[in-house]
Amino acid sequence: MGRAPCCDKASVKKGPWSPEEDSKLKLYIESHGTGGNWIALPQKAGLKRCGKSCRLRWLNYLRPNIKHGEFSDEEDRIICSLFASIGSRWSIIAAQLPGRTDNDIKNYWNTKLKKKIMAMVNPETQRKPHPFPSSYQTLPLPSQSLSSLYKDCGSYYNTLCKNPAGFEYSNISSSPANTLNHNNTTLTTNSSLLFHTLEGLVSPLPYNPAPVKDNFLMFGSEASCSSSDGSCSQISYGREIKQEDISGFQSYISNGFEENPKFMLSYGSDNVNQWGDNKPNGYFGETPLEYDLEGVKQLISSNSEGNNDNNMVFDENKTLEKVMYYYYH
DNA sequence: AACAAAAGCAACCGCCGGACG
DNA sequence: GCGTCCGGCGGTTGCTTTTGT
Repeated sequence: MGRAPCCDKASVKKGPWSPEEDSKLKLYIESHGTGGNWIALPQKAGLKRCGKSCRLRWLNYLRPNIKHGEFSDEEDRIICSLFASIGSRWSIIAAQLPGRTDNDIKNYWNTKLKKKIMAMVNPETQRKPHPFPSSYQTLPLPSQSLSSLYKDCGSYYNTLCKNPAGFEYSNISSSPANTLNHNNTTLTTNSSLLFHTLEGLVSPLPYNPAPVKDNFLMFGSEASCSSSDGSCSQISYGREIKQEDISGFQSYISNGFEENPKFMLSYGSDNVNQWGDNKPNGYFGETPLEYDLEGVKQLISSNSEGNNDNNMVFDENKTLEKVMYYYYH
C-alpha cells in the first residue's frame, strides 16, 4: 500500500495559477505567514490548491526578491562550477545565487547552460554558434578524439592548473552547503578543467573524467558523493563504466600523468550515506581493493564475460551504479 | 500565412529524510 | 524503535511561446 496523498486530488485545482489565486496566497502569507504548515494553508487562505502547490508557487514565484530574467556570466560561472563540484543539487546551487530559485536554475541548466557547455565541447553538434560566458571564450577547445580525452585532460593539468590535481581552493564563507566545506574551504574547479569535467558530466560522450583533488580520478554515478573531510568532492553522471573508460583512463595515465599507476576499486550500495563513511586512510565507501592497471583490466574482462555490452557487472542485477576508481600515488 | 518543430518554463509527481508522538 | 506526517528536493511532464520552413 502506498503513501496516502497529501491532499484530495479530486477536489484540488491543478495547472497554472490565476492572478486571483496568486494574490490570495500572497496576501495570506504576508499577513499570517505560512504557519509552519503548508498542508493546512490553502484551506485557511481560501484556495482550492494542494499545499505543496502553494509552497512551490510561493517559493518559485511570489516570494519577495525573486529574480527573473537573464542569467549573468557570473551566475553561469557559479552554476557551472558548483555543478561540477556537487552535481544537480539545485537547492544548494540556488543558495549561492540570491534571488534565484532551484527550479529556475534547474530549468536554465537543462534548457540553456548545458547546451552552451555542449557547444563549447563539441561545436559541430550545434547548428549555429552560441554565445559563451566571457570567462570561457579564450580557452582552447578540447580534442574531439575520445581516445585522447584523458591525455588532453592530463595536459590541462600540467599546463593550466595551479596544482597537479587541477583544483584550487577558495573561500566561500557564506556557503550553507556543509557537504562542500572543509574548514570553511570549498572545492572549486579551474574553469578550463571544468570543460573536461562537464564533458563527462553533461554529454552523451562516453567518458566521464572527473578529476578531484589529491590526484583522485573517479568514475561512476554517485552524484551526491562528497566526503565530509574534504578529501574528495565529486560530480558525476549516472551511467555504467565501460571498458573504454578504462582504456581511456589508461591512456590518460600514460600520456598525461605518471607511470605504473595504482587503482583502488570500490563499490557501494544505493545508500548514499555509505559513501560518506570515511575510512581512516581518507578514502570512503566500501573498503577499497588495490589494483594495478593490469589488475583492473583483468577485473573488467572477467566481469564482462557473458555480458554483451561489455559493461562491468558486479551484481546480479547487472547494474553498476556505484563504482569508482581511485588513482593514487 | 500556416504549419511543424524546438525551446522555454511553470507546475506536478513521487521519493526521501527529519521531526514528532 | 516504530509509524506517520510534512517539507524539501530532483526529475519529469506538458502547456505555451518562439523559431524555422
